[in-house]
Amino acid sequence: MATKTVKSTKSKSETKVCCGTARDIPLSKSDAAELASVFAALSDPVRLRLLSIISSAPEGEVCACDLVTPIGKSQPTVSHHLRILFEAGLVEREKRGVWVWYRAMPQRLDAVASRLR
Amino acid sequence: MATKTVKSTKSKSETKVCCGTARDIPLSKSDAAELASVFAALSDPVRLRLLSIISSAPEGEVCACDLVTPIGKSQPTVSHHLRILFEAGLVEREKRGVWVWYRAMPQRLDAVASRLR
DNA sequence: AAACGATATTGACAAGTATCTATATGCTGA
DNA sequence: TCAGCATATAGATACTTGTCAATATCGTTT
Repeated sequence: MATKTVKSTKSKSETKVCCGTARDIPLSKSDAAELASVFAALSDPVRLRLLSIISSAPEGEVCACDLVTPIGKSQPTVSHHLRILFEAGLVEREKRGVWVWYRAMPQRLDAVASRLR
Repeated sequence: MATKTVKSTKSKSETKVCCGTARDIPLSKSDAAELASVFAALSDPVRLRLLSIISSAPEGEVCACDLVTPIGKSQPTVSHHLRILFEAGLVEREKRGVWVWYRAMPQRLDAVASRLR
């Protein structure tokens, strides 16, 4: 272990021996990959702003057509970001006629937030 | 607004008029960029596993030399990931002699987690 | 049916990133 | 001072990603 104290040597400020046996990693590879993919979805400013609009909508939902202009990106770009948010489970969508309405999924955000500790 | 009801037209299942005036975005551009950069630091499985090791260390800190082997990546790669965690404010580091010790910064994680709502 | 409009998909390109090998830096002990 | 080790940096490369223009898809309306 990294914290085993040197016994046969005296050195300044209680130096420890380093580079010991491997401890196992709390977070599994697959859990890490899954978590990382959610954070990846959150790692773009445009997507965070989209999420903030959708989450704060008084009616609980926002039409995609109301997102393009304020975000200031092209329609395909906004569509692309919305898809990533959707596939990460951060928003849900419902097609009604020609329009697509987006709703936030707060329980998902809570789940991610709680895993940060 | 996206929710203004059509008056002069009758259509199935209470359709709403769409594509109205822009509402302003709750999350500013600079705030979004800042938040996104933290999530970017969290968006890699290797970094999440490093964080999990560091956060769960019984002594509160871990020597960098104890991270390379369990993670299973080259030493420069681990060093690179640790730097990114450090620059995101997610860990702090202290050089003691030849070794560098890493500690988690839970208040930073809490701050990020609380902004997810 | 045909035209129109909202959204999604495709293809292309520039920029960013994870990884490695090789090398540099810097501390420690002989 | 020199050798040895822990960590960091540099350079290269393959892969991913954000963006846009062009186009496709699919309701709606005339």
